[in-house]
Amino acid sequence: MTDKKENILSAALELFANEGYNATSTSSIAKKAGVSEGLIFRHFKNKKGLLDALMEDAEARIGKLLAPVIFESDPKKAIRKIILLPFSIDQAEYDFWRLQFILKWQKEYNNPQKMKPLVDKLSWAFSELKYEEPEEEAKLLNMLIDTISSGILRDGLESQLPLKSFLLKKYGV
Amino acid sequence: MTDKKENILSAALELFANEGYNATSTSSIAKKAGVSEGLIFRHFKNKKGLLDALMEDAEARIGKLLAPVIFESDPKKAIRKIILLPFSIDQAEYDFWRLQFILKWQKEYNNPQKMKPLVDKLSWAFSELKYEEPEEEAKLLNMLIDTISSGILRDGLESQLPLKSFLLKKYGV
DNA sequence: TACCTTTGTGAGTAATTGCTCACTTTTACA
DNA sequence: TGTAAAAGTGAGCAATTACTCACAAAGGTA
Repeated sequence: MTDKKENILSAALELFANEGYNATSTSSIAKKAGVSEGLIFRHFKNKKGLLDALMEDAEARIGKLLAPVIFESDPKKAIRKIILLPFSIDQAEYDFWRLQFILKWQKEYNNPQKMKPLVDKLSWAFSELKYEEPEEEAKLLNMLIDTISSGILRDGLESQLPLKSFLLKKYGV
Repeated sequence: MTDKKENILSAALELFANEGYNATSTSSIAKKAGVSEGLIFRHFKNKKGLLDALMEDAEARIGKLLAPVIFESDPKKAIRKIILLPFSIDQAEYDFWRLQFILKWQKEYNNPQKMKPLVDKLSWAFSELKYEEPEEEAKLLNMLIDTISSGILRDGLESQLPLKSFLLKKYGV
């Protein structure tokens, strides 16, 4: 991938994540990327295609994030790792995750199944630990992870920090 | 308030909530409201002013929703009522609440304090029930309410229904 | 060197945007 | 009833939009 194509992608990510997709013009992307506007349409079919390219990365990134959790064979450790997940998001990836959360509200990109592997793992862990309703417990904790993540992305890491130790204690992990 | 002004407001609400603020043109609002485009700007300073008018309703509606919960003097009943809150949202108000959630991702409208009274009430309830860390418990349950609400607004009531009885059981209310 | 493909430019386009304004119609009330 | 204010219209505006296209540079291969 050429330098300029990468510039376009990262400029688009930053703008989409902070201003919103519709509020971001292709001309502003070109300007921020230091590139002529025409080049955007040489590399991508249209503005939507640019967004799609960004979202294709998503699956890979999500997989990468979940891998160390999925392969944890100790249930308690798995739960602990999952709780710690949102607190370990790299600042450099905030824009990427913000975009994920924003797009949830657009029918086309709303996919509740995206975090299925995580819920399954939690379900397994709670089952191992003899919880009465492991699947519901898993859904619940997954929801908490979700809200904590969006809280961090919107209001900063510190805003959610107090919940970290509280959650670990609550689940005894 | 005139009929046509109300038409404009409800058309704008529907479009903002489903297409997004930036993706909604004033001409599409006028068309849906059955009104000339110029009238929008007679009643509202500009497009942004129209959104602001919609959001002013918000505080009143939130107050109305929370009132029966805030004045509940029995802690268990209070928690129960709060858990049931998202499941009792009137279908006719879905657009309104969708807009609230979408705008959370826009710095200007993101106000984490909006649900403060609810968290305070929960905090009080958990304190009455001798929970060890009532404030953190309150934050947590409030988060769950939040995620359940957005789940209902995005994927429908049924998608979250299984959690209703589970949560009531879990908190023993 | 010569030749083709890829990468890059920027002026140009038709359509749409939010908004104004001169004007007409309706409403309220002395 | 007369009149002023409020409500309503729609053509028109400058600016911006996503996107195209003819063309130029750069890069690779023989």
